[in-house]
Amino acid sequence: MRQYSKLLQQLTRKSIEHRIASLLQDSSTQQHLLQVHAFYVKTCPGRNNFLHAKLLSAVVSLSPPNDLQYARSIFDSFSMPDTFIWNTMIRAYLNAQKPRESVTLYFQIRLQDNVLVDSFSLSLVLQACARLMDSENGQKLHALIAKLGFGPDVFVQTALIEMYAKCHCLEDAGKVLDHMEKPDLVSYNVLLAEYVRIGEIELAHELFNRMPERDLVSWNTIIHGYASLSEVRSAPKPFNITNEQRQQSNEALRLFHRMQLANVVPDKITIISVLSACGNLGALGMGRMIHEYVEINGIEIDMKLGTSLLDMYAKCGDIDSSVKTFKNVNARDIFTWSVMIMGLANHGLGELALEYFSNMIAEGLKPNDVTFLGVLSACSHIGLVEEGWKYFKSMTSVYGVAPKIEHYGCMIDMLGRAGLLQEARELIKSMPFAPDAVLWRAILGACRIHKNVELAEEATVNLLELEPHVDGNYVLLSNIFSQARKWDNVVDLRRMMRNADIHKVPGSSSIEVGNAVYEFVAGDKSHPKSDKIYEMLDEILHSIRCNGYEPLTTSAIQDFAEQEKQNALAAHSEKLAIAFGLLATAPGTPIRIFKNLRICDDCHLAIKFISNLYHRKIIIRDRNRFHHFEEGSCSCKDYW
DNA sequence: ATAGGGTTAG
Repeated sequence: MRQYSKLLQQLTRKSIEHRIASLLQDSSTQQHLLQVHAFYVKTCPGRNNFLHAKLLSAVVSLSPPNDLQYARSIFDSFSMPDTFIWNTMIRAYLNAQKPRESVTLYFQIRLQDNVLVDSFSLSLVLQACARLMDSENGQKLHALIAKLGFGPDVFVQTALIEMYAKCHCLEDAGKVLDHMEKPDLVSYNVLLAEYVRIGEIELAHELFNRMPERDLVSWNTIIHGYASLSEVRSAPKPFNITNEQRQQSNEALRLFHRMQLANVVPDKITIISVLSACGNLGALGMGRMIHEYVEINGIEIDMKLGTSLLDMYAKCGDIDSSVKTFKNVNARDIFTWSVMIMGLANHGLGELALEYFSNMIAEGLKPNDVTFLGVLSACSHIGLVEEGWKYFKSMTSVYGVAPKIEHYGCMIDMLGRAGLLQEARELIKSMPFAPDAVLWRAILGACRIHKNVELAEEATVNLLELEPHVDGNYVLLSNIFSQARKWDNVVDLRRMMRNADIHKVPGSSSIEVGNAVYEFVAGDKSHPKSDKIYEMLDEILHSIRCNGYEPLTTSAIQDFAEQEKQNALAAHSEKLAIAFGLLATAPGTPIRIFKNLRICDDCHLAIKFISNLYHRKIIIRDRNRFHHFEEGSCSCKDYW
């Protein structure tokens, strides 16, 4: 009888434990979990490390990010945690972005008498050291690993590679990989990803080429490396992309091609990187093909893919498709909205951008600093000064977003272009940042439009002090002087440039026809059909003159005779690209041009006439924004 | 258990 009762007791306990285990498995909210925890404490007074560990895992996985207090209290209630339990807690801290705690906990294991670290503990603590860039502890661990005999463990070795790479000990990272007996593909991929992350794209490519094999992750990593405008070496600036960055985006597309030749099937992540390369290059044709690929292969357009698609369309000048994609995407977060707002702003659709902003707020999303860059540049592009001030002030007072110098940049541009130069100057004085070159350039640009010599002088001095080697600054100044017919100053500037060995980056315009991109610089004669293009250009210029176009020779920077100035203007790269576009595309097709510098006044005027006379939409992305020319007018309403 | 993805002033 007594035995029976004991058995019954045991059975009851087993069944309760079983019940708790399954309740833990099913817990999907913290609320629910708390109830199970209470039930567990009440019904299972005895110690059961297995069940207790399950509870800890459940609590960890349901903990809010960065808050591990509850998990920690459970961890602390173990009387004798085993290695697995220690590791669980170390991993929890790592995932909660608290690597410091992971390291502390690891060293506590080492103080325990009855617990040994295993390969899990070691790779976890190495990852923590990596995030902390703690190469000192990392190196000590490396020595200990050898001593404890974990040398051949692939996971530990891979963690060592990551640790060294993140600590910028690239040689050591490479050495670990080279000395591995049987290096895992993952070990290569880790090093590859780290090279990419720190902007060592050449090292990454070299490693990629000599890897014994490459999987989808390897391809995605290297393609991402080339597609993303490296944040390490220069700030991301899709609209005034450097030549080097353009070559890198082209390389991303080449690698994408190679990947398909290697029979590796691209996934969502590949597509996102490739779309970003398309956006950088303005390669609309390629971007559309990728979109088709997504549709044909039934790849789900999730939030991130949707965001990158609509970003691609906006950056390639097809704002209608961008908005369409935005409306079709199944979920939108602050990225999706910010990208859309920025896209609309860049296309001069400021009112719509502001409408989107208020819809976003109505949906309960919290704007961030990037969102406000979109909102403020929307205001500055269309000259909405009062609105701009309102949004700028609301950043701190309503949304708790601290304005950065970029936001002041938008404001100063907005005020300057609206002619409120004094107000712009006051804002520079009152802001909590030292003004950068961008701000002075914005002021200088405004001085050019509004002919304010006094402020121009101050801006010039400051600009040349901050950026004495940037060719564009001299060009801008030279434009201002020639507009004012101060030829002596123009000559001085040219001498300064010569002495400092500064060369003007030539303006270039590119156009996509068929599957190829054609690039023109001013006076370009390199195209095989160059004769035909110039013939077309002559015809165009003649026709628009008959319709009232007068060359705006103030756009010519040099002190030439009138006729020479006109000739120089006539062969501007955007005009050549348009002449080619009119020849090479069917009547009625929109012409899309990408220019590396800002469009000049004369070209802007000429293109208005061309769009009218030839009944073509002409869309130009310059280094600042889009211009949509149609039936004789431009979407910027000549405000740029 | 280790690896890869979307925004950024002028």
